[in-house]
Amino acid sequence: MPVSKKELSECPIDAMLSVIDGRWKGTILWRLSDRPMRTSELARSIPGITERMLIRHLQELVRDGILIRRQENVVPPCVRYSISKYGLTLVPVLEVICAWGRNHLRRLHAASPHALPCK
Amino acid sequence: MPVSKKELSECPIDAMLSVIDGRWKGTILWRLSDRPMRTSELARSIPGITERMLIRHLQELVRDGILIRRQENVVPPCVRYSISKYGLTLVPVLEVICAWGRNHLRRLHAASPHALPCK
DNA sequence: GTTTGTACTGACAAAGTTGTCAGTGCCGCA
DNA sequence: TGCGGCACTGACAACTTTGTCAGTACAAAC
Repeated sequence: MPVSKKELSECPIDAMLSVIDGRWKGTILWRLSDRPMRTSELARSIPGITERMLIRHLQELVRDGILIRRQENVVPPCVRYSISKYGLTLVPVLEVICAWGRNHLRRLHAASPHALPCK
Repeated sequence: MPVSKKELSECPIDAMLSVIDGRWKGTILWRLSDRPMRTSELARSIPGITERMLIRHLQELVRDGILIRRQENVVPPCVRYSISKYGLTLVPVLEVICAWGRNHLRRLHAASPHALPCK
């Protein structure tokens, strides 16, 4: 059932990575950083993801306190996910990671040194 | 054969994580940040790691330009690994990750809020 | 002359992660 | 009356990552 590989570890680096880690978590956070979204809306906005995986990742991010799940009790159900206050503290970390990664990609295909959009 | 899960991705975050990601990479980098070390020395200093896994991770880190492998042509072989200049650019990123992770761990077991050593 | 240590590889098993598929209850639309 | 959309679950297959085990060559120590 778990999406992120590492069980509880006392290493802060592992602790951080276990929150970020997961095939789609980066993309989900990036999409939600614009605005809150409904489940199906998110699914449609992330090409290639399946509903199953999306929901598993969302649940983990909620459990880790990064996302907030708000549900209106109507039929059909309407659930909206947004980044929590705590989740916002992740943003500067992701920016540092992203900056290094962008530079690393430039190193890799130094042939086409055009700027790449973050995600 | 690969140790890190993601194949080449254009996402800078994934690109960065693919370098860090791997059960023992954080620990290896942390150990080598003190000083260069020989393969077997590293193996002994990381409880629980197997030689096989250590070597696979080392090879990937070398391939990614993070580590440098220096070999003296003697018998028995003597190989020494050290962090490259490029690898040093990772350090500030790891520090940011570590800081967030430390805070996250405090959140988790808020019961015992003593400072945790990095790694 | 058997053992120990070095740095590594190959074949394979065991975990762990991701993906697929079917099914749930209810409403609105045609 | 049948279909699609919503948010989700369970069972399970496929793939990835990690771990286990044996084996390589050579020299020095015992």
